[in-house]
Amino acid sequence: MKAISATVINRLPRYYRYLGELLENDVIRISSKELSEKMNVTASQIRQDFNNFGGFGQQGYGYNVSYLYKEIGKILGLDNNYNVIIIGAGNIGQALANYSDFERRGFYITALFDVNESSVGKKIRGIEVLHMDKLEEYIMKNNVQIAALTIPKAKAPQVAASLVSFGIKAIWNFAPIDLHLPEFVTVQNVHLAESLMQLSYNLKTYNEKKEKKLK
Amino acid sequence: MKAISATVINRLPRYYRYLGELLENDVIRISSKELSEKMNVTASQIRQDFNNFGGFGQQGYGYNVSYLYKEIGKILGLDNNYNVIIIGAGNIGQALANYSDFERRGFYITALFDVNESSVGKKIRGIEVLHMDKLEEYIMKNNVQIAALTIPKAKAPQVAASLVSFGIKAIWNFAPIDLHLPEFVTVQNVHLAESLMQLSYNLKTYNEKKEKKLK
DNA sequence: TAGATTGTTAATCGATTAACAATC
DNA sequence: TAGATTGTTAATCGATTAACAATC
Repeated sequence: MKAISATVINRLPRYYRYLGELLENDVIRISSKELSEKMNVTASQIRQDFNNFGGFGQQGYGYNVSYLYKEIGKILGLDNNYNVIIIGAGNIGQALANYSDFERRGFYITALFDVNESSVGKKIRGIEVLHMDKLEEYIMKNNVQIAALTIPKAKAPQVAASLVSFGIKAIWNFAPIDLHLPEFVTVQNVHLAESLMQLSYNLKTYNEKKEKKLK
Repeated sequence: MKAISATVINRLPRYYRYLGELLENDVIRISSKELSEKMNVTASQIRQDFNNFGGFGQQGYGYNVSYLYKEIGKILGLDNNYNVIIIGAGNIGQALANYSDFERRGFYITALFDVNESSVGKKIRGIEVLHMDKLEEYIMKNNVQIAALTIPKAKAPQVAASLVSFGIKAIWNFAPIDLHLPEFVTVQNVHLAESLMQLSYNLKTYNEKKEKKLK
């Protein structure tokens, strides 16, 4: 099986979200055309995307919403449960810990870690903040594969390397830096400042367009 | 001037970040080749990207780091200051309010809004939480163009529509839903759950590859 | 069977990379 | 001037869209 391109993968969670909503509204079946109108993409793209993984539909009928939803869930690995730890019990770390919705998708946040003595021992939504000293032992004992990294960028490379050496396989990186890790480690970046800059560009570009028209 | 493609814009903040780091390290000039090695992209792409906005370099010399940094900043609109409000003083809203780094880029968070009486009146890093009743008046009086939306998805569409009617031009949307707003409104989504699913896919795909090898 | 809609091939479009003339 | 490196054109690659035969 040849690798699926990242552009396709990036679209899957959005399909999953729309299908979940259809399911909540008791929609049984949907055609690529109907879905394309809801999602504002082409029907052709939808069919191409799904056919990367084999056909999920039926000619003349369309797609069974419940079946398609589950299949995409499987592709994304949402039929598994994962233990997730959060490195850095600062604002973002705590916000993530408080967000209980991830559990619905199989991501269980089981602990936070921090070097700051004053936050160690605290509990966030029942999840304990442990000292970084305990990191290695905890990862080993609890079969943790995923770590969210919410620490300042200066410390991120070194801590990321430690995580990998302790057995972490995927890092959800919130630090504004590119991590250089072995190729078998998955890194998913969330760069909020960069997202805000993109917003800024679009805002500025629209404002300029408007000014031109006024002249 | 023809519109610049979104793929190019999405790369600009990353260039900006690398150039900022070079600047901190007192690097005066850099060639597309050197930068390409640092950033792990092709030199050709770097030159193509920059030339969308006119030439910033000089044959035989390369690019002046400080000049290029400032120019990209201008393109991204970082030479302006913006007032930003946060709608929803929950975990993510508070985390954003606490993140003082946005100010360095010209984004000043000046207020949070919430319907929850118990959080109204609180201060986060000195920034007051106001009641949603005050929203319209506040936006009008304080020339607010950008709002971060950190409320549950059920309320997001209606609140977003209000924001636009009060004069907001750009929404930084953290709610897991697609907002349907007039085309002159910029929407920048941060869908954390979808980011985590992409991570999950990559983790799963690597694990499967490994299993195959073992057999 | 007739109608609908997929799965899939072919055509188009856009983005990336390569190549090199221009020029500092 | 010689060497370096950009700016830019041309070639390639990949992603999207269109079209339609297969089939439920």
